[in-house]
Order: sequence, then structure tokens, then C-alpha cells
Amino acid sequence: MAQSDTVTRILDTAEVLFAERGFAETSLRNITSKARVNLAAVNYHFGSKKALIQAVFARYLDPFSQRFHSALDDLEARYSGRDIPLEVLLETMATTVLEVPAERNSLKVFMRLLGLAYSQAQGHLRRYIQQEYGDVFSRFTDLVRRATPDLPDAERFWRLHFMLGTVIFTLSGLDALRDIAEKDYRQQVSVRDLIRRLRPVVVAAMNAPLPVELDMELREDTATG
Amino acid sequence: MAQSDTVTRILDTAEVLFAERGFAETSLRNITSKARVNLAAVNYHFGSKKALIQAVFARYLDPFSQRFHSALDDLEARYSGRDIPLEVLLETMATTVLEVPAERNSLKVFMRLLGLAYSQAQGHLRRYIQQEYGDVFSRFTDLVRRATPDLPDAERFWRLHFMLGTVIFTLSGLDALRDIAEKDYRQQVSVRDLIRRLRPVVVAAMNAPLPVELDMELREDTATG
DNA sequence: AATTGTTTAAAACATCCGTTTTTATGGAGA
DNA sequence: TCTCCATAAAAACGGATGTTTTAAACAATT
Repeated sequence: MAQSDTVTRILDTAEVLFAERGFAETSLRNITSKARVNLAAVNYHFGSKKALIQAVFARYLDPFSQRFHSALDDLEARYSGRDIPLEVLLETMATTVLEVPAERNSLKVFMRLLGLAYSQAQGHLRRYIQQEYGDVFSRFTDLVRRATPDLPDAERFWRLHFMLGTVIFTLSGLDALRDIAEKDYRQQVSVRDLIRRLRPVVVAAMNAPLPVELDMELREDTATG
Repeated sequence: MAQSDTVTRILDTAEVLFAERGFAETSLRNITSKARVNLAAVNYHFGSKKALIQAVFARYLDPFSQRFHSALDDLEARYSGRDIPLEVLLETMATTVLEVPAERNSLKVFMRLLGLAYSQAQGHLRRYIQQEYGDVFSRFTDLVRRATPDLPDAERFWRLHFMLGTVIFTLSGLDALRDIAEKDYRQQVSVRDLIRRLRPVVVAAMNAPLPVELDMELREDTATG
């Protein structure tokens, strides 16, 4: 109890503060004082601030990649060779993403962390994630490729990232958007509600008609007509 | 020349460094040394680091909101009362967004700054933008409302922000995505190319069918079927 | 030519940072 | 009981940060 208590309190506090204020803006003194833990404990248990950041991610991504792998196992077994429909793939990913943080804090924190990882300075955090958990994402995109055979590879790549942007931006900035939405429309909005709204949008976006070729397209930088 | 030279050099350098590394990760010493300007010049000319950040934004957003306002003037005059189609509205916004940074540095910097503003700590930067430039955005969303009369207000609100997320995430993380795309698909991708790809996706997303009601929807948290 | 106001330059200030070192604590094994 | 060792606590270190102060340079005005 002595061991894990400090470590867990550090991780619990760190992930909240990181999500709220980013990595650079969150000092170890912020974390340790709020966690009511000695300052040196972070360097003692994790080695460095960077290692703590990675540990925060690992606590989410380890169970996620595990569950997502086995969910895809189930799916491939059920469809036994046949292509898995896009909607099913997206639904499976959404379900898995929702499962993991449900056990601990909140989806918002998880998404905010993901957003930070992507928009981070030199992207060394994104590379860490890619290196550590790239397998499961490759597996997923491969299944998506088979589900959308008419989409050129590059087009599918960009559309997947378009949708990744939608999801990360929306769910990581949830509090801000919720403020605006509630002020303007006087409605509460839950995460499940948001996912329900996201579903048709994402499907429609992935199935959108291909863009026009621009080989002969003229520049018109200044005038509007 | 003496006056504006230092101020301009500070702004030019600051916007690049901010876009590359974020606000907290960019020190005044980074800026002033790279701009070959004295350290105290920032506090002398701008008052504080926070004021410098806002000045960097203002240099983009002032001309943007000006041009966008007059572009919407033109549009409303041309359509004289009739509703402006969604595609035209989106195209106009895209054109204006592309125009402004073309005069100076790069669109990437502008978008990266916008992304930072949205994903920033307490959102005080987002509030500053909302307060300073909220008018033109309200005007735009109002026109979008008239262009999509079948969409419930709340649904339109969320879809607009979904798409905002797509655009900001994609264009602000452009370098990272370009890296991946070029490594995987051996293709160069320009900003214009990306906007061409974004257009049908955004239109399809806005016109997606409404989500199903979930009044009677059962929870199914664990099992997949 | 002297003075004024504006800008640059250099140095110093106080504060905060991540990390390391040193000291204390408290329980398990001999 | 004594020893050992993992953990915790406290203190200190070196360095970086935003800001302020002081002094110099310069141009414009009287």
C-alpha cells in the first residue's frame, strides 16, 4: 500500500493537471503539492518528468491497445475473412475508446492528452506513441482499407485524419464547447450524446465523393468572381 | 524605420517560434536573440509576453476579420436577400483564410496559432479572440443557419465545430501529417491540395443525415453483440 | 548647442524550474 | 535487537525565465 499509493496519487494528479494545462505549464511542484507527495517522489519513482508523462499515457494506452486488439480479434473471427463494414469498425473503436477511461477518470482527460500528444512541439511524444502502440493502429487502418476499397489510399489516409481531428478537437475541448452550447442552446450534452451526433457525420465524411482533380484548375487568389 | 523595425522583427520571429513550439516553450530570450533584438525590447514595446502573444494574433486576425466582413458584404449584396448556398459560404471562408497569410508568412503558421489558441490552458486566449473578433463569426454562423434550414440549431452548432476541429487539427498539425503521408505514400501534399480534399468531406459532413434519437436506446457497455 | 523624448543596450532581480543530494523514517529479515 | 533497505522528506543546486532598472545612444526640437 505504501508503494503504490504515492505512485498512483502522482499519476492521478498528473494526468488531470496535464490535461488541464499542458505539459510545460504543469510543474512537478504543482503535481506533488496537489497530490500531497514529496517533490522528489516523481524523480524517485519515474526518473524524470518526461518519463512521468509517458507513464501517464501508458496507463491509458496499455489497456486500450490490449482491448482493441482483442476486439478486432473477435471481429475478424465473426466475419471470418469477409470484409468488416466501415460502420462496424468505427463502432468498435468508439466502444473501446469509451470502455477504457470509464474504469478510471474521464474520457475528456484521455482525449485531451491525445490532443496534446499530437499538437506537441517536436512530436517526440507522438513518435513514442507511434512506436509503442503503432501495431494496433496499423491493424485498424488495414481493416478500414479493406472496408473502403473504392477510396484511394491517400484519400483514405487524409479522411481518417480529418475524422481524428474532429474527434480529438471536439472531445478534448469538450468543456469549452459545452459552455458555448449550453449558453446558446440551453441544453445539456453528454459524451454519449456527442458520439451519437458524431456517428453519421463521420460515416458521411468517409463516404463523401472524391475531390475534383485540379490539374487544370486556375488560381483566383484576389477576386471573388 | 528605427521604430517599426524592432517591433516587426519581434513579431515576425515570435509568430514563427510560437507556431513551432507553443507559447510556454518559447522564451523571450529565444525570440529576442533570434530576432537579434535586445531582451528588454519586448517588454518595452508590448508590455508583457502575454501582450506580445495577443499582438501576434491581432496581426493576422485584424486583416482577416476586415476582409471576411467585406467578403460577406459582397456575398449578401450579390444574393440580395436570397439565402447563400452552404458551398459558397464555405468557399468564401476558405478563400479569405487563404488570402491573409499569403501576404506574409504561411498559412501553416496561422493555423498552428489558431490551434494553439483553442487548445490552450484556461482558454483565455480563445476568449480574447471571441471577444475581439466574435462579431464576424456570429455573422458567418448566422448565414450558415439560413443556408441549412433543415438542420436543428444544436446539430448545426456541433457540426460546425466538428469541421472546425478537422480543419484546425489537419492544418495546424500539417508538418507531422505530411511526414507520415510522404513516408507512407511518397507524395507531396500542398495546402491547396489539402483544401481540395477537405471540401467534399466538409460538405458531406454538414449534409449528413440526422442522428438517430436515443430515447429508447439501451446501454450495451461491455458486450459487442 | 542644449534639451527633450524615444529607443536600444546591458545588467541585475526575484522567482520558478527539474534534478540531485542529504537526512530521516519505518518496517522486514537475521 | 540490530541491520539493512526501500521509501519519504527536506534542503540545496544550477540554470532558465519574465520583468525591471539603469545607463547609453540617437534623433528631433527649441
